[in-house]
Amino acid sequence: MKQPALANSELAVMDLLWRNDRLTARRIKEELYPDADRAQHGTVQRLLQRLEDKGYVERDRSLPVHLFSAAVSREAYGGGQLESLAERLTAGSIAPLITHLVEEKKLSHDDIKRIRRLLDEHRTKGAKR
Amino acid sequence: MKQPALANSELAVMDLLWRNDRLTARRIKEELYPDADRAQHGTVQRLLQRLEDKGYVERDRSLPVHLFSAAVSREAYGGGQLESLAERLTAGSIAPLITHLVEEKKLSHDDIKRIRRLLDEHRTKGAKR
DNA sequence: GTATCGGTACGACATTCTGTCGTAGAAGCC
DNA sequence: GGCTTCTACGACAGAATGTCGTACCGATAC
Repeated sequence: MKQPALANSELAVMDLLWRNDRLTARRIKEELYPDADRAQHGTVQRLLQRLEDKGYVERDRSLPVHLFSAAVSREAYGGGQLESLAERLTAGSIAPLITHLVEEKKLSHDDIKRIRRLLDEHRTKGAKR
Repeated sequence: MKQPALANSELAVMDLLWRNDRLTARRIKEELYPDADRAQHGTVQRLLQRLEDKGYVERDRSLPVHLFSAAVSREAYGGGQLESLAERLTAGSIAPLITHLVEEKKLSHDDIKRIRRLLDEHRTKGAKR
């Protein structure tokens, strides 16, 4: 089950849905196109529909004005994309990708600390082989 | 300086160049389209040219038959993509992406070990804050 | 020198993906 | 009923991808 990558405006919509639990299409339009002298409502509607088709968005149809929410969390999407990147590039292992970032000092000290703590927690909880 | 993402066939070409130091277009064609009853040479030529335009491939023109090599390493490309993913998704930090993979047990034990060792080396070498 | 062969350069095109509207139709409110 | 606000969706332009075909170029063979 492949999760297709999100295009720019799709990502903008998802970002809104990740930061707000549930939104109407109108609210999304207002956030995305604050200076909307023209329609643009159809655009948002279209984006939402396509995101729903791809399984990224859920739609509550119980009211005439639908409520939209993210069906995939930001972390799940990001993790999936990272996984897919590693799969296509480094036989599924992400260590080589991180290696480069560490060597190039592209990782913040804070980020490194977080990852280390993460792995430590993982160890104490007893990972399976 | 943004590195655009590579499309499928572009990635296939790059993969060859990453695994072999320098190749002629012909060799690439043979690897990529072993059952080439038709032309396809133009296709490969086109791909190489576009990759060169994007800065991913270098071309040695000193001989009439050009030699192609990767201008960006697999790790650099992957790291850049990972960076760009984190930038668009999690304010530039990659810890949240990895978190999810760890929790979902999507990371192999081996991969985790490699990352841990990587971070340890980094620490002993004295990272900058 | 001309024909030929293997190569490069590049215009062209079909396909797909993105972002955008426009419009038709349903549902509610006055 | 008439207005307003939605949803549903066909359509379309622009860009990116993958693919050819053809023009041209340098070397080699005769």
